[in-house]
This record gives sequence, C-alpha cells and structure tokens, in this order.
Amino acid sequence: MTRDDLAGSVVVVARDLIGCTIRHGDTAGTIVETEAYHESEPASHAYVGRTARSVTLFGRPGTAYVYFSYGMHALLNVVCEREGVGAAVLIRALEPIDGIGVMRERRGLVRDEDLCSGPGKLTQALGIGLELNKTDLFDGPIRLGPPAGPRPEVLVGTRIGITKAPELLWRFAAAGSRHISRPWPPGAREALEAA
DNA sequence: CATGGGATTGACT
DNA sequence: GTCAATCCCATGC
Repeated sequence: MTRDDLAGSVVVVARDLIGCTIRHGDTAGTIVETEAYHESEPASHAYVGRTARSVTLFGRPGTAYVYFSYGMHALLNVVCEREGVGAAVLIRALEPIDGIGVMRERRGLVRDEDLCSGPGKLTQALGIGLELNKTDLFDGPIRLGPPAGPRPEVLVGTRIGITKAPELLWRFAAAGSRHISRPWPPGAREALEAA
C-alpha cells in the first residue's frame, strides 16, 4: 500500500486497506473493517467544502485525519485520492497484533476482540489522539503498513451510524473476523475478490 | 455570539 | 432494544 495507491478511488482503497496494518508506538493491529467517505456525498465532512476541520481531507494522500466525535472519541481516517479532492477511509476496527497488554490497560478490558472493535475503541487502544491529526502515515508517529499475510476475503455492506447517504455500499470487512465493530447485517453482499 | 447535530460507546431496561 | 455523556464544529441570527 503505497502513497500512490492511496491517491486512487477512495472506495477501492477502503477495500484494499483490509489486511493492512496500523502501528503506533508499541501497539499495532491488522485492519479488519473500513468505510469510505468522499466529498461528493453528504455523510463526508468534506461535503461542505474546505473548513477549518475538513481542510485535512483535501490534503496529501497518506495523511492522518483524526477528528473528535460525540464529545469523547477520536476517530482515525486515512486521507485518499489526489490532493485537492476531499476523501478519506475511516478505520473502524483492528485485530490486535502487538502491545495487547498496553491496549488492555488503556481500555480496561481483557477480551482481545473488544480492544479495537470500533473506531473509537481502536484509537483509545493505540493511544491515538487529536494531536496526531495531519501527521503523515508513512513518515510520522502512526504507520500504515502492508498486509502481513494473504489478503482475506472482503465483505461489502452499508455504512454504520450515519443518516445521510445510508444506501452506499461503502463499508468493508474481513470475512469471518471476530474483531469487527458490529455484526454484519443480514442481506449484506459478499465481495468476490480477495486479490 | 447561540444553537444543535454527530463517521460512538457503554450502561441500562 | 433505548439512552445519556460530552464537546467540537458548522450554521444561522
């Protein structure tokens, strides 16, 4: 997963990020769930154009967009598409790889499948806060890495927790993972490619 | 300057 | 299943 890869279509990138890794300090995990957001649809923060918050989304692909949600959670996104286009992939869940002990301390939990099974949970587990907004994912404190093993089969479904453009099939997850944020809804389609 | 919504989570019925 | 916590940010007056 190179910076050039991230410059492509945000929906394709969201699917291709499944299986890649995120590392911060001694903690790391495999991406098992993502969602795509693009300036052309109203659920995206970039839909309203460039504002103090959304300006990050229009920046260089491979930049981290970290924003504050519901007064208590930092959510991590990977900025995608070419510079000037507002688009990003929300990282919704990880399967823990390294630093599980630290994650348990930060989360106050024991079960591995609860440590990073949500966009707010994984930032807490990895110690990712708003101060990391606009940092570079190839040359910064948070590192995006290539898949460690073979690509998993990828499921496709509709995005979670939004009220606008709910029909888009822009949510992706590793098939069979026990570390995703919410059970896959009945009737969701299954992606054919694993590549 | 005041207001209201939100890409969530955890606790509770 | 429902709901409150909590605060940044976008919008409107």
